[in-house]
Amino acid sequence: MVACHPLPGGRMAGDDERLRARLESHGVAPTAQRLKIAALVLEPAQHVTAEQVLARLSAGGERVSKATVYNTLNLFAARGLLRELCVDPARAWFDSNTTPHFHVQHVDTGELIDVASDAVAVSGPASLPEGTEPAGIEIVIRVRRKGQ
Amino acid sequence: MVACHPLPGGRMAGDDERLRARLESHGVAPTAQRLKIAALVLEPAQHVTAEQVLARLSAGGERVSKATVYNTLNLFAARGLLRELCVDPARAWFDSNTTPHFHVQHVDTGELIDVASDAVAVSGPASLPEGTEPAGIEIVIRVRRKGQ
DNA sequence: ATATGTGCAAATCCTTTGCATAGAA
DNA sequence: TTCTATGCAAAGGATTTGCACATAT
Repeated sequence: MVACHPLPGGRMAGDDERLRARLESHGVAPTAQRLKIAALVLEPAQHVTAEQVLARLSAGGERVSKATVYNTLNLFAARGLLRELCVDPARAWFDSNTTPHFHVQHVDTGELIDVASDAVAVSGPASLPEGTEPAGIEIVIRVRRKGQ
Repeated sequence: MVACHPLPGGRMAGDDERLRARLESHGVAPTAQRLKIAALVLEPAQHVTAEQVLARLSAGGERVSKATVYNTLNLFAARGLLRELCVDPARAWFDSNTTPHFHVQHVDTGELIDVASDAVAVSGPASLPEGTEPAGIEIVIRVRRKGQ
């Protein structure tokens, strides 16, 4: 059995082991910086930008360089720990919910909300282009405040 | 009746009037630069980036500044003459097909293909967030070359 | 005249890169 | 040692901005 000592930030001692295993299972070497970033973004599931990760790290007294934050988020996305979203022309968003689902976005605030994939029924196009196979689907439902 | 003198580039004399009317009907003052850009991007329906518009203009001997190209594309999008797409984190794409439809994107090449909206059946989420109304939906189906 | 649009260059913002150092196997 | 990751600053690329000049009403 595993002792669960409370740690600053509400994390438990066991979390560290779980995160380490999770990175390794995706072929990501669990360095100190990657674990700090993983602890911030992988749970609970959320939507983050590089800038937000950087800000939260320094708010928590952790010192991780900007380059490493970008490298890490891109690496996590390439290995399936994160999904990179294409919802904002100004910056990249990463989603730590990697299960199939879509998004609702407030056009006024940019805020993103998950939509369960079974809440949206999709029947794909009759045929994909010759010689191609599906690699993913992204659905963004944009909403605005009711009444202009 | 309208005389249709052939003009360089395969455009007809009547096109100019039609474009002018189209801009005005969307509340866009038809300046010389905006008409040149409209002639390039509004018909036939296509997907373009600011850089492409700039390149085609100078290839055609037209001199329009980069700032004006960006201003104009953004203005066209704001007034509904173009739809801005969110498919490429590196740059903005504009689609002059403003009727409801979705896209297939080759992840290898970035190439975009239109999909008729009736080729994809979508039944939205049971409920949108409180106090919001739909403002649009974007669907991107990503494909890759078959076999890796 | 007065509004608006245009052009140029500089500024800004996000992201990546080059390279020297630090760390792990 | 050897390979990989990190940090820093600089570079890169797309887009916007400030402001003077041109244009149209």
